[in-house]
Amino acid sequence: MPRTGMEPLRRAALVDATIAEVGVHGAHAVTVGQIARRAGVSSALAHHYFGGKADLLVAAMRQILRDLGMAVRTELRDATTPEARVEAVLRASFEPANFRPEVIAAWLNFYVHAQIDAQAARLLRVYHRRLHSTLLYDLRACLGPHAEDGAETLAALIDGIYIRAALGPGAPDPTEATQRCMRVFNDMKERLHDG
Amino acid sequence: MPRTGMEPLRRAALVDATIAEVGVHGAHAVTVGQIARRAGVSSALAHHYFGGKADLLVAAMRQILRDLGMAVRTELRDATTPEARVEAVLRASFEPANFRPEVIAAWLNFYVHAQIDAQAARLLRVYHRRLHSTLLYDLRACLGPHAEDGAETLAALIDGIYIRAALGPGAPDPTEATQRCMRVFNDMKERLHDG
Amino acid sequence: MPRTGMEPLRRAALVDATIAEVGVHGAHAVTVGQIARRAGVSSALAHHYFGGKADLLVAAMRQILRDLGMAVRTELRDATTPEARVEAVLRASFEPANFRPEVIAAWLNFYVHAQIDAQAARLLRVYHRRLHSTLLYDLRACLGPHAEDGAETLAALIDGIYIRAALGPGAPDPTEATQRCMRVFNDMKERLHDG
Amino acid sequence: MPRTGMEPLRRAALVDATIAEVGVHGAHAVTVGQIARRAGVSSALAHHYFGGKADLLVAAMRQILRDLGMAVRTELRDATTPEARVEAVLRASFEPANFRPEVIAAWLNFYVHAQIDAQAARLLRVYHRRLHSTLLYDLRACLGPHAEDGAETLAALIDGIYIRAALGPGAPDPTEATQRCMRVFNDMKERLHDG
DNA sequence: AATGAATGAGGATTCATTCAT
DNA sequence: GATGAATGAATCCTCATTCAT
Repeated sequence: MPRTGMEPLRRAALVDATIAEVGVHGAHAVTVGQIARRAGVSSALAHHYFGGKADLLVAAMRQILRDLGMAVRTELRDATTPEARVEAVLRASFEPANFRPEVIAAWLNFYVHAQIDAQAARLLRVYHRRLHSTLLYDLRACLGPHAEDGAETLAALIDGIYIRAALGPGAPDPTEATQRCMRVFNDMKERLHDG
Repeated sequence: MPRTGMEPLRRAALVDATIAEVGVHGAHAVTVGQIARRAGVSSALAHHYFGGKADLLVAAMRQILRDLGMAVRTELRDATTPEARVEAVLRASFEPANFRPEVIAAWLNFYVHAQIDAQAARLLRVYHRRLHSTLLYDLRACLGPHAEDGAETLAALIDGIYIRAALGPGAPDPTEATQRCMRVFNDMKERLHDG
Repeated sequence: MPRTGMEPLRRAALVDATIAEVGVHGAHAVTVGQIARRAGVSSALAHHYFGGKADLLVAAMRQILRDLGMAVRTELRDATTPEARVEAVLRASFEPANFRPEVIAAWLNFYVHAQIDAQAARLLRVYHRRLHSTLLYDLRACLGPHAEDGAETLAALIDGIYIRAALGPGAPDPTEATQRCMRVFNDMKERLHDG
Repeated sequence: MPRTGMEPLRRAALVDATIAEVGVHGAHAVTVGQIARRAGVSSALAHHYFGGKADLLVAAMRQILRDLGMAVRTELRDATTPEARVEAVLRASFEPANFRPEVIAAWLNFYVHAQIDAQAARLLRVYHRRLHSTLLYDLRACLGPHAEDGAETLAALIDGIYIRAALGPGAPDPTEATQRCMRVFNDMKERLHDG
């Protein structure tokens, strides 16, 4: 059965399985055995490829963050105005592919995991910084002096919507989430022009 | 040493210790032994009084939610106008006593724990509903048709600020957190009056 | 609450509770707490009076054996012929007061307990010897050379009926049990006279 | 060291060890660690293969009952007349391989265990029924209307001899046990012919 | 490449027992 | 006389991890 060239497939399967199982059981409660079983391999193989449970978790987290980052880049491709770019970032954040219950649940778990695991914390910080600078760049053009506050507020709002989606029973609505953020964004712009 | 009437004291000490230790290690990673040690008792006593780890966690969560609820009620006491009441809720949410790193960390952990533990989930839902209806009542007077959206947005923003505070290294700033929410709230009011 | 002269009552209540709880849970599975609760006292008192769980078990066993012994003596009082005396012993063994499911269950448990506990083993041996000599005395008159074998056989049969009663769902029938033994006894007598 | 195909060997070793240790310490007092140590494996492996202590006990009990059943079938093979078949069953019951102190002790413990564990109770009931129907079939030919009573009596006598063997210090005598039962059986036949 | 076999370490939980009051 | 308070010790069980094949 062991054929050559299986490694990338196994790795991907294990990372996917990790995200799914972490979403269901939580980062700490999940066992390597559960993950491996879902991936259709032995738990020994998971160790063989990733070194240990912690590394598996980090790999899964990195995957989620990478998917999110790619969604942002993709959405940004066709956006020209600052306003459109901000909306692109928001749409990407709530893109159906990422804004699924299981991914959201995993994401929340990794947030918690980052409190303990240094590598996970680093990963998260990097992502936060990148999101922040992306938002800040465009918000400067729209909000001027309020840009910094606006970026923080929008980022917090995104996370807040995520965390609440993690608890709700059904699948969350990407469009509504985006619009909620856009409303806050538009209000900010108004504030600038009026005040 | 064993004197009568120790039970309430021990229970309180254990709940406090649970919050602190969960904040440090996470709900799942923490051991009853760690909690008991911090409370200055044996792990057997923790089981004796609470029945088990799960019950201990729920008791701690209930404590946090109760503290939060009491802070809200206290702040609301002197607030008369709807605007003041909304601000009171926000101030209460970020009150220094609750908005401490360890409590925030515990709170985030309970959020995750609620994905698995039904009782924890129930507790959280109750709190969400109460916060929602409190906000909604006052927002109706300020935002009219936008009240519902406003309540959801503010609640998500609060949670988002909490979760980000959970990751940040230092202690978060309660005043800044309140003001950030108030700015969003004021923007919403403007939207209503201008549009 | 503590009045003087309670000791004998408490002791009796604890012994009764022990028999009942051992019957339900087994000698090893039962906890001192369960016994004490049923007796309406604290587990600390059980230790105070009996020294420990093992002593409590022995006391309960001794009680059962004493009840059995008393039943034998009572039944023997009115028996004159050897045959009547043998029947008296059998009737006593299956006397409704002792041949109750809970007592039987406790008895079986003590049998097992005697494999480990030396004191319990001694108690049982004493009882066995006494029963044997009682039976033997009367059987000599009926069975002559077969008396020894007859005593062993009847004793084993009694135990066998007990153990099977311990498993059966409902309450066993004392009369039927006695008759079953009597039939074997009568057969033995026939064997002597015919052979 | 880990070679493939060890599972059946380990399982057998663990079951044997369980019988032996239960015989020494009792079903409830024995620890998985003791059993595993005797089997030469870690306690974790015992759990891995059997799931838990209860399952291990049931497996051991099933083994004893299976051995007993096989002995009966083997002895029955060469028996032609009803009398010979009855004696075959008795001989099988006291066959040296099964009528060893440790097995007897384990057997008695399982009897007690069956009072608590439903699965163990079922196992025992099945065995009882099988023994009963086997005996009944042959006794009908010998005892006619007394067959039912005879089967019950012999079964109880067997159990009684077992339980007394469990307490006695030395190894019991299989031949004597069989003959004791046979005498009772012969007496019954006499009763039928004479009465 | 992949796994079955095996275990050490650790955690929740239970319980007999002790002690001060 | 009686108990609430408290714990140490022990047990079951889980799981990440290792290793020979």
